Amino acid sequence: MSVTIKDVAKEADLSVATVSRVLNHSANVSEEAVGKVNIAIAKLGYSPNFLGRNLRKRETNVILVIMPSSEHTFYMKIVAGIQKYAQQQGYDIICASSNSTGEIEVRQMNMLFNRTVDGVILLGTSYQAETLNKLSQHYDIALCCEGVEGANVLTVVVDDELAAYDAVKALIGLGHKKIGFIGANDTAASSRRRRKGYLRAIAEAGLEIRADYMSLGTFEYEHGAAGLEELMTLADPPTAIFCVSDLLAISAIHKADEMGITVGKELSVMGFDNITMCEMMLPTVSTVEQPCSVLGETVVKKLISNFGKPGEEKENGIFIVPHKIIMRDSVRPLDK
Amino acid sequence: MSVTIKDVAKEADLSVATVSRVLNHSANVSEEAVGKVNIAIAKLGYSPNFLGRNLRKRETNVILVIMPSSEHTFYMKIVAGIQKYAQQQGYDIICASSNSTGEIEVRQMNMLFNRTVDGVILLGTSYQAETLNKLSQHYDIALCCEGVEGANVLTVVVDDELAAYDAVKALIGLGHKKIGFIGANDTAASSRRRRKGYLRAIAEAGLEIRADYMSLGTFEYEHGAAGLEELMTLADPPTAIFCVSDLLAISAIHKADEMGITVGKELSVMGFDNITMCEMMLPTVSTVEQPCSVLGETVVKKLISNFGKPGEEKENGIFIVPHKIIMRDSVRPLDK
DNA sequence: ATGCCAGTTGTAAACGTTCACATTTGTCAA
DNA sequence: TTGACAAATGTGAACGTTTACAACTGGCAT
Repeated sequence: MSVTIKDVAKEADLSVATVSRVLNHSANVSEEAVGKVNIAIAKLGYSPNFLGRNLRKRETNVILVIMPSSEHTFYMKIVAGIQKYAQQQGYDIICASSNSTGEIEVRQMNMLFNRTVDGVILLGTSYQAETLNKLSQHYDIALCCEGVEGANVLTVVVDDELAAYDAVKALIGLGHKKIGFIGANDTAASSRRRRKGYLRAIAEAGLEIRADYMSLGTFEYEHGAAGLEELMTLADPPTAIFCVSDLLAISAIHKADEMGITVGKELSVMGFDNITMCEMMLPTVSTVEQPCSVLGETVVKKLISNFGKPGEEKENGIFIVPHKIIMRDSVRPLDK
Repeated sequence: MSVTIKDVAKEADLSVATVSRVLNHSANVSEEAVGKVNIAIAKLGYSPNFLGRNLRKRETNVILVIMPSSEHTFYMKIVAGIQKYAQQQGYDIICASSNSTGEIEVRQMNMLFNRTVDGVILLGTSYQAETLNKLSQHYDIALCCEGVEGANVLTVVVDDELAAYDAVKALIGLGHKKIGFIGANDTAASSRRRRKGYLRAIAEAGLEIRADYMSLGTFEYEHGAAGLEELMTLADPPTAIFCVSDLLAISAIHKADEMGITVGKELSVMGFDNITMCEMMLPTVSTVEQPCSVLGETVVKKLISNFGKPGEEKENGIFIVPHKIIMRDSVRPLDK
């Protein structure tokens, strides 16, 4: 059917070994042979079969990216960063979304065991630290965006605690004294750490820490609206709200509008991630930028450099990339 | 390193052929053998190597999806639909974004020639009909969302002309008589057909067709704002605008806000696609829904069923899936 | 002449599967 | 006892590569 290296060899009147050498740019092959092979390749329209090659080389040049289903637009930006660098290095990306229960995640991980892929990047995971540690002994694994406490696995993240601290401090700097928090519950490591940063900023400014100013739920869109309603129906509602994701912030802004509260005037709302939608919203939403491209590039770069190294030489640390506060229309100074 | 079928055979005290038979659930294998093999597999933690299997079977169970870079959130919904069905059938998806020039597209198509993937789904392409026809003789290719005129290739799309016609007719039904159009130029087949539908609805209602009410540019976000400004600074501006994509509509809504025009009151704006963002915007945006999930499922289903069939038996037609008009806050009846 | 080296090429064995075919075993009828 | 047949299993050749190793060339010093 398809034209193989054998056909090229026959056409060029050389052995398959020589053709292979030309293909792989190995040394010790004559100019003449290179010429003949290239002509034959062009004539036959040959393109090497990856299955044969990879089977022999015991590698596939494919990296699997698994993203949690919840919110695609943010993860896609990271995947884009991964892809850009990976492509350059001759790797391809398979991306899959797991559902929240983690069953699909398990199914996908089979590709690692299969050797269908050389490594995996998890943009959030339902695996425990212990499991990850075990896996990483035999396979190349990396976490991105969402670390797992106690996992000794290559991890690339922003400093969630510090980022949240900076964001809340910025709100305080604008005069806000009553600042609410909408986030997921503490089982999500990133949300927990962001809440920690929120608390530190509040405490440091000498403001009152109020349990009723914190709405802990999930990362789901709906929780943003629910949280906002909860906070804004208090007797003494906040004047600014920090949300652990842009999606929650947008949902909250919607609910506020519905309640007749104008965000960017009567109420300030801040998000986290800097998804594309932030600039498209009315009002545009203030947020903490995660440098998606950098996150993606960094994690894939380090993962690739781990390939083939014996376990003890692999880089397994946590790498922090810088965040950035971005102020837009959804946040305004408090006018007395 | 990894445990192979040979190890399992040794452990189970059987030949590799029998193990393979158990793995593939073939007939003519004793209960006893099945048991022994399963125990051995569990004990060794074996998982069959896909490279070996696929090399032998001359198939990979992987489908490549190529999407134009421009607008991810819409395409991701389609990919999700594809993935859902493909997964069920034991296929995996590789997704790649091409840039607008098409050079990456060419690079990615190599995976077809390589036999790295069994087939390709193009969510928009820069290939000419002729090229596609040639390719489809040797490989399994499908188009989704964006057809190519004259290409005799499996295509799954909504009826763009009719969908646009329906949308504009809905605006007319609400009393609008001055309706603008923001779209890409006619080289994009879908935009061209949508403009045709727009024109038909206008003509059929006996309204005036005005060249200055049509802003033809690109699918890029920026063109929405530019188009809106163009239309709304006319001496006699439209009261409603139909955009060929939600992104253009959102961009237009932004610009309107900036110009002090309230969309959903003074001006009605309608989009196309029904991306998630439509419901998140303020105002929520009216649109024509493309049934992403159905589009994805349909195209991958038909593609898979083409696999292995001789050329003349392959399904190569155009399949239309139904669209739906969704009215939200960005559109209001014209008050006299 | 002989040996040795470097440069180039070919041969054949892997890589981990599947599958056509051959072989073994057991059952039952003649 | 033999033969025929079915069921279960094994053997070995593919699939398309890469690569260790062997083999063949000249050229050049001995």
